Amino acid sequence: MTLIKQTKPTESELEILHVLWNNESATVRTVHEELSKTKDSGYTTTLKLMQIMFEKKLVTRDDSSKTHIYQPAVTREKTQKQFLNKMIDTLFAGSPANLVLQALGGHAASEEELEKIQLLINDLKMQGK
Amino acid sequence: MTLIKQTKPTESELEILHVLWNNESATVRTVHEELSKTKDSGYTTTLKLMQIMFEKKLVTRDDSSKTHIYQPAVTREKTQKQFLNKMIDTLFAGSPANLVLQALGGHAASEEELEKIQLLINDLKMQGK
DNA sequence: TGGTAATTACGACAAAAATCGTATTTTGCG
DNA sequence: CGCAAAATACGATTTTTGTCGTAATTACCA
Repeated sequence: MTLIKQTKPTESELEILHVLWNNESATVRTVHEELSKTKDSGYTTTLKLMQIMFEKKLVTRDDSSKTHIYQPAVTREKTQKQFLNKMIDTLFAGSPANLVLQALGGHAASEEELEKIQLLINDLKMQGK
Repeated sequence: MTLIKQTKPTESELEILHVLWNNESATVRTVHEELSKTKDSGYTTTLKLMQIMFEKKLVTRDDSSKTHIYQPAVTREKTQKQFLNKMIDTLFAGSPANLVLQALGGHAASEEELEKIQLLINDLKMQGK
């Protein structure tokens, strides 16, 4: 089995992936429109970035018609893991629980979400026995 | 009240801060020795990075003697928040609980740590009432 | 005191990431 | 068909980050 190390997306690439994940798939125009809400760079910049991402295999695209349609080629989950790992290493002294505490402490979470977490923790404690 | 936007440390800067946080303070030599365990770049590279970090006010230093002694100028907690916020935004669809679930799911946590989290969650649920 | 080992200062360069201008292509429609 | 609008392709440039060589400085001690 040969596994290919997934290249870590850059900051901007992450923003683009974010849009793609939320929409399943999208055109450059759609992505750019979305990004424009929070940053101001030109259309061709977004285009170029997405082309580079295609070369890096971070996205796939359907170019059968003039307007290409892009899809994420990496899952949100895989990417999340990738970044969490790095963060836990260099920022949370290797302790995932530290990260969790900080995340819960600093941000509001709904009742339901808290319950979900509790359930997971119970599961984990069971396994540990 | 004028607050100055703290610049976000780069990857390499984070590694250096990591060492400083773990040691309270450290010389360039110490930091470099530590980094050498996992990467191989020259001594002057580490030096230069730390000098730049000084200009950016990410670290302070005592240069009263020949060998400068560096200290972190940003706290681990602030920096953690900074990165968590960005991650939650672009990677976890705005849901901190998502991040928590992913973090707990993917990584082992000790029994005690799990309990700490449970306690925190109970607190949070209380506050929500 | 003078030499040397360790350190900092500084500038230049390389690599990676982001930005954009312009040319080319495609497609639909009058 | 032929033109205009919208999209892609592509190259060049800028900015940011990381790297290092070399010169200048400092402090110690033989």
